Amino acid sequence: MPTESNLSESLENYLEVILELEGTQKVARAKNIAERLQIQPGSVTGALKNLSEKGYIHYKPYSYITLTAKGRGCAEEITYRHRALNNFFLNVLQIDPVTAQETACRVEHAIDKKTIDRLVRFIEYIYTCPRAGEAWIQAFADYCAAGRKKADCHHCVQSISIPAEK
Amino acid sequence: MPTESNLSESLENYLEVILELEGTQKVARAKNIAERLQIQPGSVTGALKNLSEKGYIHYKPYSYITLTAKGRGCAEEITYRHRALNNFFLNVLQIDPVTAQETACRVEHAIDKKTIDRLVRFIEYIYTCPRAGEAWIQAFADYCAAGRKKADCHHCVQSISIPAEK
DNA sequence: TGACAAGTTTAGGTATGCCTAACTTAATTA
DNA sequence: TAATTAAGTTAGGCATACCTAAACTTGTCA
Repeated sequence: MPTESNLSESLENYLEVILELEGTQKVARAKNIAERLQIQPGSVTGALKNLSEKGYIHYKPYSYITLTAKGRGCAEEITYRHRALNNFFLNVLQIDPVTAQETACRVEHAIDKKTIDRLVRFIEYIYTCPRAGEAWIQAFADYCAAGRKKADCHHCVQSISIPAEK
Repeated sequence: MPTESNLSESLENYLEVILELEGTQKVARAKNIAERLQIQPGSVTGALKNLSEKGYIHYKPYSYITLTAKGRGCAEEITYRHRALNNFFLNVLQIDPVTAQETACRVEHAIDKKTIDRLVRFIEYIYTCPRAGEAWIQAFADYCAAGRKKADCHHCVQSISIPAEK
């Protein structure tokens, strides 16, 4: 319902964690999934059966878990959304790392690919456009910190440098 | 669990709709709430009892529904989040109006006040800073539209005008 | 090889949040 | 005022998603 995968927020989280575990531990095990999601091991089995029936994972009782091609694609999609959001919260809005992560984790299930792609483009644009860039983001931080202190806009605009064409 | 209200996403939506109905129809009625949330009238009663027990609404069976002070505050908070997100999706990212609304409606339950306030500040900053502004947002649209056509950055930077001090 | 420990599954329970269908209340109209 | 009708409630059901506790596999080590 929320986005393009037909998966619930909960099942999307399982896929995301399984992909991560495949990366860090070689294989995903129920115990690790439970730890990562902060739920009890007994709750994992049902979800795994569900994901298996839907064709997202290879699942055999008492064995380790791996993603199918379909599951991998979906998990990468979710991870992509997560990273884009985290990047935006952390580096553009300059939210603290913990909140940025937690918020990305919740929002990633509520936002479709089209919108995420636009957000990615927007971040890219900020870092590419001479009128914006890191200095401009830093100025945003100052703007947030300073209550109403007026900025020296003339000087700021003068300082813009345009990179040579490549 | 998701944000500062202790309400589920579902209950937050009820409050938001009740506030809206109080504005447009003077009072909120179960039927209108059901229509607005696209659920069956029978599903509404339980939620209203729940909100009433938690002190968010005044509720008497077979009568209209009004927000308590607490409920109103909470509903306004949610509406504020919704509007900020819609504004960002629509006017900054330039997502189509329908998607912008729908996405705001889902994301509003997943994002805390601190982060929303930062987003509001950011939008404000974009419209205030001479280096950004509407022209800059328009240039973002062009950047998205044009695959890789290179922009005339020199001309663009030259065109920045700094409003007179007030 | 057999027993143990760790990990996994099963079974039964809770809470949320929706559904439908039958029933009750309130308001309107004849 | 009685009958009709619209609105609202109740009751029972279903799906998701978590919990706990008990039972079951599996691999390892004495």
